[in-house]
Amino acid sequence: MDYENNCDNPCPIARSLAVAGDAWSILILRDAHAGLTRFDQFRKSLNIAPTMLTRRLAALTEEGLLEKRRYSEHPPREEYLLTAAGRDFLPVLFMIGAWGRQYRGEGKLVRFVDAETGTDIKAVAVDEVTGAKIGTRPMRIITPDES
Amino acid sequence: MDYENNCDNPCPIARSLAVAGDAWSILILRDAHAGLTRFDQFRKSLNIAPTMLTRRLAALTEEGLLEKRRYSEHPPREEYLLTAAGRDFLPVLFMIGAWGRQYRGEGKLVRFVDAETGTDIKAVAVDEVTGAKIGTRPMRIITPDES
DNA sequence: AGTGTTACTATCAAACTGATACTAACAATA
DNA sequence: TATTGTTAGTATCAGTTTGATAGTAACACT
Repeated sequence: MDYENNCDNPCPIARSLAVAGDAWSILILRDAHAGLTRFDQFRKSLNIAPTMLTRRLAALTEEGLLEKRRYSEHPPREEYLLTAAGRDFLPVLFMIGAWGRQYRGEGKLVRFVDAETGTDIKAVAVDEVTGAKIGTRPMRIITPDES
Repeated sequence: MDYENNCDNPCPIARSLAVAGDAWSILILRDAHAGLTRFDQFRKSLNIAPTMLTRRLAALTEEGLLEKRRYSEHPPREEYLLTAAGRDFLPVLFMIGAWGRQYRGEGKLVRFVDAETGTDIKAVAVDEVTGAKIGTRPMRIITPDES
């Protein structure tokens, strides 16, 4: 898709997609949030070819969403941990999941519950300023001027 | 990626990705939310090859996020409009954008402002039940049992 | 008749994906 | 000591997808 030029694309959505705009990357981040850290855990969970997994983990590491940490010297072994940027991807995952639950929710689904209250987490996006749900108020897009 | 089997994947995130898990689809939805409806508008905005655009628009239409409407009989011409499912994808777009603004926000960026208050929209994901921001409280993942 | 517009389709090389087999560096067991 | 197992990959390569370019269909306009 030619992601190189997206680093100076003025759209923040396009910039994010340049970093994690493919399904495997998003599923890896999902699994990382679920607690997986190791190559083989991801491979088995995702049923992904090892070549693909290597490439995606390397890309996410390079982009700063994961970091590689050696957890054993003998034999040398690495694991992948979420960075702050990776952890802050969680709201994206939740909104993607909320859409899927609403529009592709037939049959059995994984649920996410609040550990304390035990209630299902119902993720909604709101504007922190007005408090209104995203999409319920008219908005305007402001494009930065050239140069 | 073998999306066929994702329709019965119990993870709502995986199900969404089966529908719109690639960068082009997400950018098309972004542009549709910005008001674009026609083939050539998308093509010019995205700088996408017409073959790709045809395929993506057909897929999004088939999945029910866009609908094709004839806007001229002579000559026969179609446009693509967001459905309710497509409109409800907006929170996903905003959270993706919020991440990009936070972690890839150098230089000039497009801004989204509330049309009435004129303030920048700052999208955050919260749990509608507890009101807490997603990621600030411990959660538990509940996998449905087999069979 | 010639030019322009819109929404595509046809073709095909290049890039990417993914299945499979294999390797490195050990630990554990027989 | 030899064999088997574990973890984290790499090597290879066929098959699929992508994307650049050119062309088409159905008109309107001049």
